[in-house]
Amino acid sequence: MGNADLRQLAALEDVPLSSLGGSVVAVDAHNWLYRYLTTTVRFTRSRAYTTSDGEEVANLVGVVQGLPKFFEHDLTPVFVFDGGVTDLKEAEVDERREQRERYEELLAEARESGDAAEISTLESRTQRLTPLIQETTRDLLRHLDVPVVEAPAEGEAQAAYMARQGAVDYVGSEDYDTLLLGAPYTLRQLTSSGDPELMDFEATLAEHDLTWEQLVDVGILCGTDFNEGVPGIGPKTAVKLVREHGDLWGVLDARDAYVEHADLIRELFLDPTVTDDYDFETSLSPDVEAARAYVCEEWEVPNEEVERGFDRIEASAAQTGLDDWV
DNA sequence: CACAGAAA
DNA sequence: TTTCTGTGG
Repeated sequence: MGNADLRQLAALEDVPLSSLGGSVVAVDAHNWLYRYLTTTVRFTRSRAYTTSDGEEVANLVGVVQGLPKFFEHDLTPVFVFDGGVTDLKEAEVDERREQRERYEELLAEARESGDAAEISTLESRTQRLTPLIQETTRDLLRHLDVPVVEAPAEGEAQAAYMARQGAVDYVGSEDYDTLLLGAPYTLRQLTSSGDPELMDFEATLAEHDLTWEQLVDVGILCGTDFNEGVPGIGPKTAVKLVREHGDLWGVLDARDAYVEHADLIRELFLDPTVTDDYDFETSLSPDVEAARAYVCEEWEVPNEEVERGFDRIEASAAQTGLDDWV
């Protein structure tokens, strides 16, 4: 069960970064940061990202390493941060917090017994976006003049909404949920090297002859962040069944199955809490010196960790100059 | 989440 | 051929 089941249904295509020049990408900040926090930190010494006060600010390194990719290809990122959580999500957050506490207990035990493998697995699972991480990320983005949007609820939903409104050209996220949220075009693998993968919403619907609602129903049958899938139903049979019975209810009746909160989950994807209260400029004037000072002096990150990234940002900023005709 | 191998 | 389960990143 899982969202990755949607991969089998999604209309995907590799696109060269060079073809994306001039476009605007709404990046799901949580998703993007999480990726850096679980890779950047793990393969290096976390000491390098810890201040003398013991605060972990690996996110700053992640931001500095991740942004050049956008700037060098004339892509404008808009970072969308999560707001409050939905009731349904809240239950999940609680569960995750409890689970995290269990992991942290295990982690403490592993450290005592010196089990290195166990320690690293558990560390990856206890990564989380602390308030400090969110705040310092916002501060750094402000120095670099990167637009930030505050979502009322889920950042992904807000990003997808802005894409549907035409305020941005793409949503940037690794998750397949954006498909269920109706994001017209999602760019995946913006964090890794190499060309991104483009996920096309309309093409996906057309390929399987489904409506948006039906695609959401397929997702629910396979399982989403909010529900376990129905046993025995994967992406293939879900599509077949939804087409056969029309919608989720038809399928559930026919299989005598039940999904908790199915109607609410549907709404979360089809009509999520979003806002029109966003506003951003797409021509950026980063203050790289201020950003360097913020990261290296204020947060004591060793210069060599971010020097290369800042140099790249500076170089691409100088090249593009100020596109004040936009 | 991706990928691989087992199970159905 | 599709779904499930485990593992590693």
